Amino acid sequence: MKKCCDMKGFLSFLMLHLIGKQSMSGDDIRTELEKRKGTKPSPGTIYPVLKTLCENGWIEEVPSQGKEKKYQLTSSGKQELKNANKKFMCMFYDMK
Amino acid sequence: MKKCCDMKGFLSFLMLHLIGKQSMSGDDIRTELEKRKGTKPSPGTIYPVLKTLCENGWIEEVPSQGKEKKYQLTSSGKQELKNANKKFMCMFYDMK
DNA sequence: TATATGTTATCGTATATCCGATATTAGCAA
DNA sequence: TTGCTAATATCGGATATACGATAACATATA
Repeated sequence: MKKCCDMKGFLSFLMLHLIGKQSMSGDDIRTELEKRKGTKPSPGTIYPVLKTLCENGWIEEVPSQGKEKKYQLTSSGKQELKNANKKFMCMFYDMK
Repeated sequence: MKKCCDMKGFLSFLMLHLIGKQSMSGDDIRTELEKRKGTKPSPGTIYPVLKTLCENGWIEEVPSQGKEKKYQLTSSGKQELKNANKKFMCMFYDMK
């Protein structure tokens, strides 16, 4: 049976939100999402989204060493997240 | 540019939520969603979802007169909404 | 240097969402 | 009954999501 509220469509929003709280790598994000969703998203899910967020200019690499690439929000990304939060709230303000 | 947080994927969840608050017709739902999203979903968006929710046994027609069909949650639908709310909260608890 | 390990990246595909356009139906009025 | 209106229903198609599988890459260790 088709599921209800299966979180489809909010991945980029969530990822923007997570990166906004703290700079994160793709793997950090997978781990954090596992905590929230119960299932760990596959690499093929996360990395293309990271790429898109970069291309949109919403996140950028944190200059660093190590094999992990950490990302942080750009100022444009902060603005986008702000807008997205607003839309989210309008939509779901009475959810409990 | 691809949008972030465009509400895709949460339509059935939202519709279940709205019908849970008050019995509603397809058109009522379109009007309410317009308030929340800013844009009014097309009939081709709403009615197939209503049909699916019926087929899942989550909503049922309210016996009534008039050309509008009002729907209400079934007990199974109430349970499903409860589960969905729980998942929603796990996912978005720290959203602001 | 060579190997192992873990992170990142890409590709093709299946699925679901949602829309616009169009048809159908039900009730109302003349 | 006939026409009008509004709600409902259906269809095809465009788009996006997310996955599994696989490859590439960088770092650390032997």
